Amino acid sequence: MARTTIKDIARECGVSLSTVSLVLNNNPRISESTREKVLSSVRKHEYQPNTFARSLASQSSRSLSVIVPHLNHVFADTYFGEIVSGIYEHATSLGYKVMLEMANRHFIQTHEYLNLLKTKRVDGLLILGSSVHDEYLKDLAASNYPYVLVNHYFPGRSMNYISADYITSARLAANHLLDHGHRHIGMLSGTTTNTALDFRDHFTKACMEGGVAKENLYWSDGWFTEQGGFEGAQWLLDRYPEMTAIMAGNDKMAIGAMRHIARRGLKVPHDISVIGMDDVAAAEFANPSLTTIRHDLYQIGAKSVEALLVLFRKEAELVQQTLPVELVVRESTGPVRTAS
Amino acid sequence: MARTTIKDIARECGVSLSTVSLVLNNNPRISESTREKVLSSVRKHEYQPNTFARSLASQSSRSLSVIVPHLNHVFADTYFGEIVSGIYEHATSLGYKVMLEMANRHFIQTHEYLNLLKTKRVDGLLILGSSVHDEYLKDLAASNYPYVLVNHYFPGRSMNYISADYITSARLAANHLLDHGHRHIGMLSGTTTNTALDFRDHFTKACMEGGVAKENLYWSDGWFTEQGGFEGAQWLLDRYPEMTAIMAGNDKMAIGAMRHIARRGLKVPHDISVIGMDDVAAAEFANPSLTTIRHDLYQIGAKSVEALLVLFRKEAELVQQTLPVELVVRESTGPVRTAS
DNA sequence: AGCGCAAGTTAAAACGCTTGACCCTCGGGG
DNA sequence: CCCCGAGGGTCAAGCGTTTTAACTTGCGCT
Repeated sequence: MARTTIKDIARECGVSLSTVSLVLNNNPRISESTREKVLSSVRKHEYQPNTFARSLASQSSRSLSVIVPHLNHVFADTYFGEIVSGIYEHATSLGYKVMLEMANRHFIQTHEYLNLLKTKRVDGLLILGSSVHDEYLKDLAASNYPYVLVNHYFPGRSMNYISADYITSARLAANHLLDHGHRHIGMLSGTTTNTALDFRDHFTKACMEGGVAKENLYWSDGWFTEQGGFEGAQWLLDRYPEMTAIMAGNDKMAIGAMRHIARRGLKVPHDISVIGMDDVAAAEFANPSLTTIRHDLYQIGAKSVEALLVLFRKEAELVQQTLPVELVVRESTGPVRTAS
Repeated sequence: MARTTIKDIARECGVSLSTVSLVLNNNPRISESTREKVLSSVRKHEYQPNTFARSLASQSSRSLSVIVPHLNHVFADTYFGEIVSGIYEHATSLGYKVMLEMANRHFIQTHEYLNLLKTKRVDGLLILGSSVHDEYLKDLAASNYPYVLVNHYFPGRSMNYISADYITSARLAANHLLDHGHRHIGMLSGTTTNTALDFRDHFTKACMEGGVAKENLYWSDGWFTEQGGFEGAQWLLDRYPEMTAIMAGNDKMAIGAMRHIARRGLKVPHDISVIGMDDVAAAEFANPSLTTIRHDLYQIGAKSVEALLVLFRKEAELVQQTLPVELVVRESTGPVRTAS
């Protein structure tokens, strides 16, 4: 039952503890012959160093924390799921462990996010789904510990981030709808993230440049969920029957909106065009399949890990990167309906 | 920069290290006055014990590992996501940390799953998405370490598990379709899990008891994904045009199947009824909304944590539990089409 | 006065590893 | 022939806790 420790290996090989440890850490001071002897004994016993002892002694854990927002069933959200997948797969391939944390009140009030770093329990933080109200992020920015905001940012503050290009997204979406002749457009989104706010501003701007009157742009605030999209679409359609297109802040909202439109007995895209954002797997299999702006969330996750490594290695003080996006045209958008 | 340790607290309070440690672990041997003194100092310094040191010394980590299968983008799968959410939220509310592991080749070949337990890096394992081919599970069953199979089982082997009731699910689904007059039914599922196999057997049995000829039951094997459902539906419809209903092994397959049916120019449920399983959020927002067998995945996750605790406390040798299911009727199923 | 005992506290040995300082041995240069 | 330095190893002091056995008191008995 007693686990084999570094001591057992040392005894078997007739060397000291230190030697074994040095071999395990690829220290070049050990001769090739000793190294081989130790390694073969390690293999023979399937020896695995004790992580706790290692971390305690070395004051570093070779692991990182993913901070997800405090939402119910948050791991069931494909948006976060895609990003976490990208993070997890990339980080583990680089030998980093991934820990999960949820940014609930306790986590924030006890400064757990700083404690994780101070106690060296993790080497860095990857923060998902932060909102404009997350004041605690200021402490992080000031702290000099490695962290990256994932698919979010704060204009004007110098914080590390990796994000999709929401500004180009806005232009692509707007132009696509304009090209189809839409001049009465609803927007369905939240106001809790800077990305959504940036998106709205640039979408509005692009629409107006394309000849849409400001009063023909309709806005509905809501949760980034199917339910939020459903209710938002209802609200907009009740008020603005002249509306011919809906731009949703993400694919889930778009799918919720389409559901409501179907319920109402209207057809997408014949009566109303719908465009989403992200291009999660569900977009392709929606009925009708969803036109959307593709954000490579998996890639965003992977790049965030990369950014963290840059910070670990002190190759940069600040990492800010915007990733390209792409319009994916499917069935849910089409020419504006003939005036009825 | 130097973190405050137990030593600092001890010095400040004029007591020994042991006393502080005992206070922190709620040992009743310490007097109320000393306890208060220590605790107030702890609060003052926002002292947090070092997890590594604690785990190393106590040989227990108050944490558990979730093992997910080695699939691409696995965290973006709402099936796993729901379960992980249930696990995470329940475990953290009980003071347990949750670690993520992926059952890839390295993980299995190096016996990492056993090492995690041997080195006490985690106290128990929660295994998701295991398949009939996962031979390594035998080692676990033999090992006497705490683990629970989540929503899977091996008939005949005495392994711990928590699972939805796939047998009742099968009867509910079959009877629902039979009630609507369906007598030519396709099944879309995988063959890699015992739950799916059990489901198939009992679905078949129920259908035959309901008067469906065996040769009018069609089977298509495939991945548990939208794409798998899409292709499976195509395969079935190409071969069996007389088919009027499709039972899918999960909601994602059902949604993929509906997508294919729409592509083919057919209507759900007018031409083909479709029923899914799980009742993930997407089921309600599909077009048409999906009739399905509800498995409370979140609850399954939470119960699995509960089961692990029972094993920790040695209150039972073996934990096997089957959770109730429910038919949720929505729009995707209806009476059989009139013969054409 | 002496004893036993309970309650409260502490000393010290782990836990398994890392790491900087130190030590030995040899070969070569002065 | 001695000294020096490089290469290869080892020593031992941590890292920050837990935990067991042992040590004080003070008190009530006899």
